[in-house]
Amino acid sequence: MTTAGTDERRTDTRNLIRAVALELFAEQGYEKTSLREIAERLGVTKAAVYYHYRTKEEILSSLLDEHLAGMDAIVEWAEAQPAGRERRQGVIERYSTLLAGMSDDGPQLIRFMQENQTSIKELAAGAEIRSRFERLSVVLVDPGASAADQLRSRLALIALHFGAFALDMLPGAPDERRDAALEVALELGGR
Amino acid sequence: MTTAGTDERRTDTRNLIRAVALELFAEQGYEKTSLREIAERLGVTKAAVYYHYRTKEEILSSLLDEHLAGMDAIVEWAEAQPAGRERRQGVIERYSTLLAGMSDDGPQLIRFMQENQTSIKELAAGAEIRSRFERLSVVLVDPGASAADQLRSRLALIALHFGAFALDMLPGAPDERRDAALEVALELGGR
DNA sequence: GTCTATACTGCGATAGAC
DNA sequence: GTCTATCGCAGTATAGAC
Repeated sequence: MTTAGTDERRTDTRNLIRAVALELFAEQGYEKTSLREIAERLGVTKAAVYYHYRTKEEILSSLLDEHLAGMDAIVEWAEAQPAGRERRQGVIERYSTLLAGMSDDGPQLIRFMQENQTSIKELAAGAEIRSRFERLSVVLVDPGASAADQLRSRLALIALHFGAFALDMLPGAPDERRDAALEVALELGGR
Repeated sequence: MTTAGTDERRTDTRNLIRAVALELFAEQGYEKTSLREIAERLGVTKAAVYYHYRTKEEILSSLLDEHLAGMDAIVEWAEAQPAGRERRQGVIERYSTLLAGMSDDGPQLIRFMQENQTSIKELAAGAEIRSRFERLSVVLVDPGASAADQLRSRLALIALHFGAFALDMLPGAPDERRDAALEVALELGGR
């Protein structure tokens, strides 16, 4: 649960910062994007940004937090199921649905996570996200699975990510790509 | 072929810089790694590093160049073959062999490329690498292939990368992982 | 509560001494 | 071949205007 919601503020600078930051982070990466660049796009100073978010990392955390909650729900469901094919299929289908239901900037966020793993890795919020992926991966691998099967499971999640953000690389409308990605992911991890 | 080789220099600082830089780039990312950090590990100053490489980007370029030549050979071979299953299999097998035959730091370089795509994207050497991947992907997709098949082809290359660098994530000895990755890649792109 | 002005440290990079 | 000195810009931080 975030501090936003029914929160009534006099300006929407806080949300504008999030939107601009996500766009720039996805385009040019986290480290390469400066607070001055974000501030200039909004016509304010660096310090104004610093008022709403105490650090640059906190901006990114607030973006990642949205996705965290969705992943938590899937991990919790999965860990209450018995291991096996049905659980693997359920995880893949639920994760596909989560990606499909994200906000308009969802694809940008997923692309950012996929392409900036090293930047994210050392951040607190990044560690949270990574632990969810780790648990999703564990739940997608039955005990004693081969190296090939473990690889297939991890690729299944990556396939879903590609379907969510690879607008230019793959043909078809967004939901066609999503269906294709789900098909490939199930074939990798749902057998 | 690089400018090194028979090049006899009074110190091996140049090669030491490459080794330390790759290690730090792979661990903490390109942007987060400072020239001062590299210099301090070697007991010299920042400016001494600047004597050997005119920019930070040039250090990274010199690392990526090794892999570029290997990819060029595969792309050239592929573009001289008729499209079809055999060509796809040949590309996957050759790329697997290329990854297996890289130097000791090969895994670090592949991991770096896989996890720092955004950092690399805007660099000159990064654009070169990306164009090779683009051509490899084209050659792995027969005309009129579905979105699912295009996705499978891209995942095949990613599978090989995982097998090359995912030391902690997957079980088994290095060549077992490589064989498992090749198996999955062929099943994705070689049907 | 929202923002500007200002300053501090460390970054990549350059010029020039030795 | 390596150094010192310096530059402009980065993220961070505080004081205070409104």
